[in-house]
Amino acid sequence: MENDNNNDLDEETLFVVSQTFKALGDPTRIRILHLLFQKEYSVNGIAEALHLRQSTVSHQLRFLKNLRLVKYRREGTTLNYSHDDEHVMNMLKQTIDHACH
Amino acid sequence: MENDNNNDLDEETLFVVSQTFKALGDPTRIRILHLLFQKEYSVNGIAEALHLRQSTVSHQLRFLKNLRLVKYRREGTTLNYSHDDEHVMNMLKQTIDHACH
DNA sequence: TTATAATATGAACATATACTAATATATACA
DNA sequence: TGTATATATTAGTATATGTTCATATTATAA
Repeated sequence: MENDNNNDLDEETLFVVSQTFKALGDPTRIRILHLLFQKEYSVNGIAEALHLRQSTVSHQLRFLKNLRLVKYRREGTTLNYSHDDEHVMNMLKQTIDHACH
Repeated sequence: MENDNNNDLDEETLFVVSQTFKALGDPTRIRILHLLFQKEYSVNGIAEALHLRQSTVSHQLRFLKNLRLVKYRREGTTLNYSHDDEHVMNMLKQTIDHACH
């Protein structure tokens, strides 16, 4: 990739960056990631904690998983999700603090 | 507002945070903000530099202006836009660097 | 005032997005 | 094997979003 001091953003960088921010641009995904600040949660655990449908949570987790913002650990039939990108989680934390200061 | 150590995000914080990230979740707006890293630009200046329609730029600038991510300085009939949120610009810069490491 | 340049706005359109219900898949265990 | 539990997937729908064209607005200068 390399962007160096080139003033133009290449297509790939533009895509990755916009996708990353898009992931944080939805209230449901923010709530999920915010929950994962503390500890890992199962899919149903997230659904119950946030009053969301299992299907909704699963869809959003797939989205976040594709961007490698979350990972999971299997325990029987249960999948325990946790965050997997410190940079993004820090940005989220900062922005939340910034918003409710 | 205040979010303190309450584990739940209140509606308003959730809205502000998601709107902020949503602003950075579109390639066109990223390109515009990236251009404004360097110096102020007129609406037509942005349109020419990025090969976008004047109308498109104006719409996106209104979006960014509503979130106070940009401001403008009038010079005759020309409006010179510049960035207006250090926190957001730093996040963008970091994420771009992060993406094209 | 009229003409010109720069920007903003409104409506229409196509696409993207998020949620839901229903169903499929996968794992564990009797 | 069959059953129960947890999660994933598919298809449908409603809404949100981004771009464009055409037009309106605003400020300047003649």
